[in-house]
Amino acid sequence: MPSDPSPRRIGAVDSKTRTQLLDAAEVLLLEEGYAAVTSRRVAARAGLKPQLVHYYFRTMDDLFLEVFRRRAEANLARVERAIAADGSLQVLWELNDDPRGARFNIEFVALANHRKAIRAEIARYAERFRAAQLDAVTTALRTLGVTDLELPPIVALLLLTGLSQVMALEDALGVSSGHDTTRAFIERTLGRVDPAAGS
Amino acid sequence: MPSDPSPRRIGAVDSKTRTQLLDAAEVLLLEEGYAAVTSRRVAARAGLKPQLVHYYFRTMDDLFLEVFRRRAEANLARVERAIAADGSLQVLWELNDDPRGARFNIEFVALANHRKAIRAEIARYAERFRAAQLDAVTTALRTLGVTDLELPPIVALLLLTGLSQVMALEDALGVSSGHDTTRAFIERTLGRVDPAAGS
DNA sequence: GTCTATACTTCGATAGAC
DNA sequence: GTCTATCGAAGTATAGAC
Repeated sequence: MPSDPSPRRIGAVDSKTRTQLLDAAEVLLLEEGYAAVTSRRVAARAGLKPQLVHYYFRTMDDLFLEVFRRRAEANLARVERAIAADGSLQVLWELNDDPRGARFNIEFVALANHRKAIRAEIARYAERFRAAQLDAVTTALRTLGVTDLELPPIVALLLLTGLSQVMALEDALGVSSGHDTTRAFIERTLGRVDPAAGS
Repeated sequence: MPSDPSPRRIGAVDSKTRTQLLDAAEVLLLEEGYAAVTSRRVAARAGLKPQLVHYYFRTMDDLFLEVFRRRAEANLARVERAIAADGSLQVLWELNDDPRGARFNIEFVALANHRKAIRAEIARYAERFRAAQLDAVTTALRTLGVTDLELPPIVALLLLTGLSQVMALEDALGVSSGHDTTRAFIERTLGRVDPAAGS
């Protein structure tokens, strides 16, 4: 008894048009920020009529949610796969130091500030990401003989995440002095500390 | 010979109305994100007519720029004053670990993604903040006998900045597990490493 | 199942009255 | 120097034609 609060019809999820709209929205989001993702501009980018956006997605929030889920799910799978293959700190660093992913995060966090429906969904994924990575960090540190007192895994993970985020954020602004030095230092340090590192 | 490309008249900078509009815009920005900062909503919040926004600020970009400059200038002064009084790592950490400042940053970085005029201004201030803090970190580390090879100042600063940013960002999402542990660890570590720390 | 015609709201911005 | 009347463009969303 779904009591039908909205009798509106909606397009099929496997529609080609729908995918084109999602792709266009994602490109727009990354290139110009979430404020550029309007029904008219998304449609224009996909070479379609604006009304189609509302045929395939009831509201703009639904569209954002779908764009987010699609990419978040893919990223999560990528992270879990990479960790399963090699859960070293280097791999974690490389996974986080991805400018595209960081840009994506920034847009959605900003978006979450004034779209409650979206905030909840992002928080859910954030927890899943955190859990997957925390396991890996915990294991990696334990293997290296680093105790919780010396460096708690959560602290290591937040340092790692924060560092890559802040650099991606600054890159977007055109401020990148010291980034090379920092990346070199991190890679050097992880290489020294982690026996799994190559020469 | 200013050749007058825009003959439009503009309100006095010391007008009380203008300040009210700036205040309203800042509150709105912090509470609901930059997308909520429209001429109509800013005016409503200030209890004024929407057209006044365009009387005191030629474009919405001009308004954003003024909101940003006002706060950035104040923050910069605050940071410089604090550092001059006590340039310890603890003080730097406390300055950065300010949720309000972090929220402000996030909004403006997101805004900068699709407003070029704003991006340049933010980049300028980012550099000034960085320079002021880097000096302090450099001195602090040198005093502690930490060499550049062990931990380059820029790396220490980016770690510090990144960590506080990422926690503020997560707080905004409602994700804060591990934050207490992390803050405690940082404060403990800085306290141990820095002779200026109290008991 | 797919798309279009159209309604209604809010936006930034200007011209001109006081 | 201050504020208001008003415009045209762009926004989301729905009802209904194919």
